[in-house]
Amino acid sequence: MPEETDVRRALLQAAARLLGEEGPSALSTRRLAREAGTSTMAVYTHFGGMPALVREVVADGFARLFERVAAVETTDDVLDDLTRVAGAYRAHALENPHVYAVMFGSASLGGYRLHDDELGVGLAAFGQLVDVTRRAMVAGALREDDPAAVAGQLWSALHGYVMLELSGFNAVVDDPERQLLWPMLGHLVRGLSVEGHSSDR
Amino acid sequence: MPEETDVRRALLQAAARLLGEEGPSALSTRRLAREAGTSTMAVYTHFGGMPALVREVVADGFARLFERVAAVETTDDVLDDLTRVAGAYRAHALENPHVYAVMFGSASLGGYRLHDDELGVGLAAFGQLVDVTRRAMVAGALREDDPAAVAGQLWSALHGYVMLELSGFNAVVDDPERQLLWPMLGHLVRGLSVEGHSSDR
DNA sequence: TCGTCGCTCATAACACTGTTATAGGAGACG
DNA sequence: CGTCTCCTATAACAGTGTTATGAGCGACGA
Repeated sequence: MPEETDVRRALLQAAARLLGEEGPSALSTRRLAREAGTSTMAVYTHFGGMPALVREVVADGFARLFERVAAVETTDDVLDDLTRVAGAYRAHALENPHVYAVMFGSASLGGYRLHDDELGVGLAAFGQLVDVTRRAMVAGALREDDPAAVAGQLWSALHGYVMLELSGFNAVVDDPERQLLWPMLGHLVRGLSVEGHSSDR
Repeated sequence: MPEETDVRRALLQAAARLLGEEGPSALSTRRLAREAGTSTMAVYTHFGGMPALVREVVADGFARLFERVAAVETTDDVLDDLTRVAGAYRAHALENPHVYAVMFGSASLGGYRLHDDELGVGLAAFGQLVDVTRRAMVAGALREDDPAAVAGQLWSALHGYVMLELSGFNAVVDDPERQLLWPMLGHLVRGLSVEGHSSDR
């Protein structure tokens, strides 16, 4: 855990702001140093290089997504909880499209690669979805099954829709949210509900 | 439609090879010119710049994905056709991870943005999935509904799983293919099948 | 109090990137 | 043969990440 100096925070804050406002191409050492009121060397003394700084921004992005989803209040209607969790997840991704894109593999373009640290933070955020899924199972809204597997299926579908929406491919229908996102999750939940009985394939 | 000179093809071929073997960071004008046996100017006379060249590579990536999926032979078991289509789609993505990543928004990192051309090619590939979906509906395997919407739901889920697999996040379970991909598609198909009767939400 | 050590930052340089201007060469056509 | 056009090689410019070098400055002990 790195200590929190002023320059460190200024750099991270500037990086997050630039990435959010102007996209990844605006993330350069000179630009970052200028915005933070220092020189390019600060990036190397505090982070060791540009990739490490981006990794911290990515980790922070996961943490923010974590908080955003955790802020969703839970009720006794677990299925409604699940849709509101999905809504919060999608809203956060659409509000921070560049950060979200960098989180999931896009960063591998700049030569950066997803490290174990961010993978861990991402898995922590995933744990929330596992909890919601498990609660839905004990409440009887979803069939008993491996909560991690079921949560992973929901996550895959949600993440896929969000990625297509960010790429502009949701234009395949007129009203993507009403024709793609919610029906997809609804059908998936129905397939995962107690009405069926077979688990595999 | 640009004419096909030798240098053009050599550049495109080198670009596709470098992107596939060493990733996007290997795509530079000097490197490209050296591999194609010419100078950097060829990139500008034939394409107008690096982004336009990448756009053509992306369009070619969609075309290859199109062919790969189109090569799946159709039987009278439409649901089995659908799983084989999904398998071919996933296999192609895993065999060309960098190209696939650049196709869907990752290219926005380098400053490139998805153009209408590639969006069109991508939508053409999507049309195949719409056809399979429509056939499944007339065969009675899927409930009658808007084929584009249903295909979009299947595509979202499949694309999301593939993206998570490429990012390494499928490690949330032990056997992702057997615990995530196929159960997810199976549950989604079940939710889309005739057994249910409500269409919205 | 004086040195010295360690950490941080500014400057400059190196090799690299995309891009552009310029000049040279090869082929087509009158 | 002249000219015109298209393509390309060279060189330059501004930008990138990174590294080496020194200068400053606070903390520590003699």
